[in-house]
Order: sequence, then C-alpha cells, then structure tokens
Amino acid sequence: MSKTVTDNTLQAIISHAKEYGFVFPSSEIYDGLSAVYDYGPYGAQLKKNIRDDWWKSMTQMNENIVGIDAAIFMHPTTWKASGHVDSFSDPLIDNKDSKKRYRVDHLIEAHADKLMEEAAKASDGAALRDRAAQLLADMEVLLANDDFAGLGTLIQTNKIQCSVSGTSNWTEIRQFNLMFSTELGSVAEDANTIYLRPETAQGIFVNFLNVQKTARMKIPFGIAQTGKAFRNEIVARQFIFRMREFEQMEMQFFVKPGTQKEWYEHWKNERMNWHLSLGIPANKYRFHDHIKLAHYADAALDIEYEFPFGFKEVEGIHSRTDYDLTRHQEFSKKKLQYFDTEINQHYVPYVIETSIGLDRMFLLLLSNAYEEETIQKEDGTTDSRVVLHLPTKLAPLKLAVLPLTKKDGLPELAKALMDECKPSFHCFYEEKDAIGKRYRRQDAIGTPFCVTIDHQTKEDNTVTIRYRDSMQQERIPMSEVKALVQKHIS
RNA sequence: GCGGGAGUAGCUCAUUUGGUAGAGCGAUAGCCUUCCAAGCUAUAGGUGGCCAGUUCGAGCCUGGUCUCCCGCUCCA
Repeated sequence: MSKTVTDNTLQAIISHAKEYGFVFPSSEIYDGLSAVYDYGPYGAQLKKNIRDDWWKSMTQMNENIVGIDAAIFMHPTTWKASGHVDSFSDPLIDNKDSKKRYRVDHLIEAHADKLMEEAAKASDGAALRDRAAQLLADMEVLLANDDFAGLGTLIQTNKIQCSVSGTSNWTEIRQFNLMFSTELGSVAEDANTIYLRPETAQGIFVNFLNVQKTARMKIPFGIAQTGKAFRNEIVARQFIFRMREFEQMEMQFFVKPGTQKEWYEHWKNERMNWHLSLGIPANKYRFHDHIKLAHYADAALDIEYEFPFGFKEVEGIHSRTDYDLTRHQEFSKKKLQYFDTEINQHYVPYVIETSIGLDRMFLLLLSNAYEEETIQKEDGTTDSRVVLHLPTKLAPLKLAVLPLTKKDGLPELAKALMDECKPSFHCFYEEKDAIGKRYRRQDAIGTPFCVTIDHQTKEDNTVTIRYRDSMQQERIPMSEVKALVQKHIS
C-alpha cells in the first residue's frame, strides 16, 4: 500500500512538472529519448536559481573559493590519468539460462581460482596449476587487445560455467563503456576519439596551477564549477534522478596534507547547512558513510534525501587525497605542486570534494515543495489546491501583479508597479480570469507573493498582498511592495 | 540486461463481445467585474506512442518496436 502512495507521488510530480512547464521528456514529439529531459520555462528558471544560489554560497561567501568554467571536451589522456578509461569500461557477458551478468575478467579469474583449489587437493596438481596460469596469461593478452571473440572462445574451450545455472550457455561478450565518446577532427582518418566528461572535477584538477597562480590563491583554497557531465548509464530511472546528461555543481578544496580530515568534517557540515538554509526539514536528510571507498578516496559520504522513492544521494563529500593531482603529474610530466611559504616546502595538496547533482537538487526541491492541499472554507465546504512551497529565493517567479479587473485604470497602476519591480526580481503580470483562479495558478508554480490592485488603490495607493503558503492577505502601501519582496529573497 | 505494469486531447480518464472517439479539468477569445479554482458564450486541440499483420472493418485481436513506471541486476 505504501508502494502505491509512493508511485502516485512521483507520478503526480512528473505530471505537474510537465503540465506547468518545468520538465518535459526530451524530443517528446519523437516519443522521447530514454533518460533525457528538457527543462521548460519555469524549470529552467528554477534550475538557474538553484545554480546561482549554490555559486553565490561558494564563491561570493567564501573569499578563498574561486569559480571556473572548463570545457566539456578534454584531452583524452585526462581520462587515463583519472582512472575512468580503466574503471568505466568493462567487457561483460551474460549467462542465457540464469540471466546473470558477469564481468569477463571476474568470471575467468574465478575459474582460475577454482583450478588452483583443485590443484591443491590433487596428488599431482602441477598440470592444473599450469592450466590456471596459462588461462590468466591468455586472458591478459586478450583483454589488452580488446579481443572479445578470443575471450569468448577462451571461456568456451575452458568450459567455464555459470555458478547459478551451472551451464556454459553464454551470450556474446559486450563492451560497456560508461563514457560517451565522439570524434575530434572532421576527417575520419585523422580524427581522435575523445570523451564527453563523465564528471566536471577533472576540469578543475588540470587547471589547478593556472587558477592558483592567476588568482594568487593560498592553501587552503577551493575551485568551484558547475556544468554538464555525461554517463552512459546501463539503467537510468526515476525521472530526472538519474539521467545520461546531467549537471553537476562541484567544488574542490585544496588543503595541506594531513589536514584533510578536519576539512572533510568542515565541508560535511557546511554543505548540510546549505541544504537546511533552504528550509528543507532536517529529518528528510541523512548522512551515509561509504564503507567501500573508491580508488581515489580516504573518506567519503553521501548526503541523502528522502525522495518519494526512498533515501537517495543528492550530494557527495569525498576526501580524494592527492590522487588526482599526482596522477595528472605523472601523465602530463608537469609538476602540480604548491610552495607553502609557512613551512617552506613543496607538496601536492590533498583535496576535499563537494559534488552535488543539480538535477537531483531540482527534484529534491520539487518533491519537498509539492502539496495537494485541502482547504476548509468558512461555509463548511472543502476546497483544494496544488501548491509548490518552494523556498522564496529559489522560486521561478517572485511576484505576480494582478489588477482586479482590466478596466477603470487598474491595469495602468499594475503596470507601473511591474515597471518598478521587474528590474529587481522576476515578476509576472496577468489580468485574465477571476482573481481566485489567478492565485491558484501562481500557487501551482510556486510564486510566493501576489499583489492585487483594486479600486481602493486609486484612492489611497494601497494594495493587497497575498502569501502563497498561508493564503493570508494584508493591505500595504504600493510603495512598500518592492522592499517587502526584496527582504524575503535576500 | 531480465521480469511485471502502462501508453487514447496539455492533465486525469471513459469508450459493455472489433463497426473510423467522448467527458471533466485546463487553454484561447469575448461577456460578467467579483479578493481565493470549478457563472455565461464561442473556439482550438487526438492519423488512439509508432510500424506491420489478421479482418469487409482495429483504440480494442496478433507480432515487432519506442517510451515511461515498479522490482532485480549494474553503476556514482
């Protein structure tokens, strides 16, 4: 039963996002493209507001953090140094009977282990040991040459079986590359294969010295960046939660070796405070410490949020050690060191990374904001509305200016207020339909303030301001509207 | 990738055993001039996801394909 509720909530959010111009399936007139979505008018604005708020919280509010905007295309060696070429592409094979999928190298290694075990028990195990060694040696050669047909033959001739079904009924071997690639160079023969970046972080690492020198940064300092990244996910699910093209907001913080633990704690708290500053309830969040660490990390955790489909990662805090800079140093043959004048020493800095998915943050805010609200009316009947309780400073529109009628000079007064306010924040003007209907439309897209200009405005220059969350309204001088809205969004 | 469910107007859905599609909400224009949706009039909008097959005839039956949701698997 709870499952049904869960499904409906995500479904309702997806429908609402589409109906009100937040998120559309990509190229929908061609039936969409799997796991790719487009942002509509209000969605694009909301996304930009999230990005801007993150950017401000990082660069403007921290004197020791600067921003960059690196290209999506990077030199192919970047991805060898980062480890993505090795760890992001594996030949896989499926057993047709058990439907179980294996990494080819794991399957063959497991078989070699089995041979070694048998060898230990056999009175004369030398032959078995030789077979196992030969098997692994053959595998290495074939893997190095990307010879999938040869690997397939190797599995068949050794009669390697699936541990679940016990059969050797295998599919073809297929290469799963999690990175997208394309060609650089217009003539096919001369073209080089390059990858679309699977993470934005490497654009920061390769620019470490450029930034440190030109912005005259002293450790500890950070480099922030937002931008698109691309991953060829095997399964991409849950609306915009896991997409093949997505946007990251990352900050790499460079510290003196040995101090990484305290900075890790520092950024863990800083980042959670940013989430809470948006008014999201703390009980919707939790930390999840990684037990099994990635090859580059000495500590890692996720900030998880309780989405309609369960607690899932929105942001990662990783202590990446000096892995990335050291690797780029090795591959580029360029020193990526910092001279610390306090201790008169050169060293490769350690790195604390904060990495948040912008699209996930968008879905988080939508999930948290969406409410189908039932309202008790004074006459005893009930009423309902759909409202997005978005944080005021992130809402796509801040203020709707609504003349009560489109006659009697009210539109002119309303437009004067529009002209006064629209240079400062995003406003919306509408004179069509009954006032209550216009309020509901603004509720549905999360506009925090509506101002109504009526006949009394002509006499005393006061207007009614109506608040989205409480639906309360009060009469204030028209001259105070701009300042009131600004107070709430700053 | 495997299994299950689904796809009819912008949204939510209907169309009793096959006879070439309707409603509510929404939208647009106008009326009304009213401080919390659902007053009146008119209009627009669908080759029923797409392609094929069976049939005199397919939204409905069959096959394929695409997309979405759920579970498993994989992955940050």
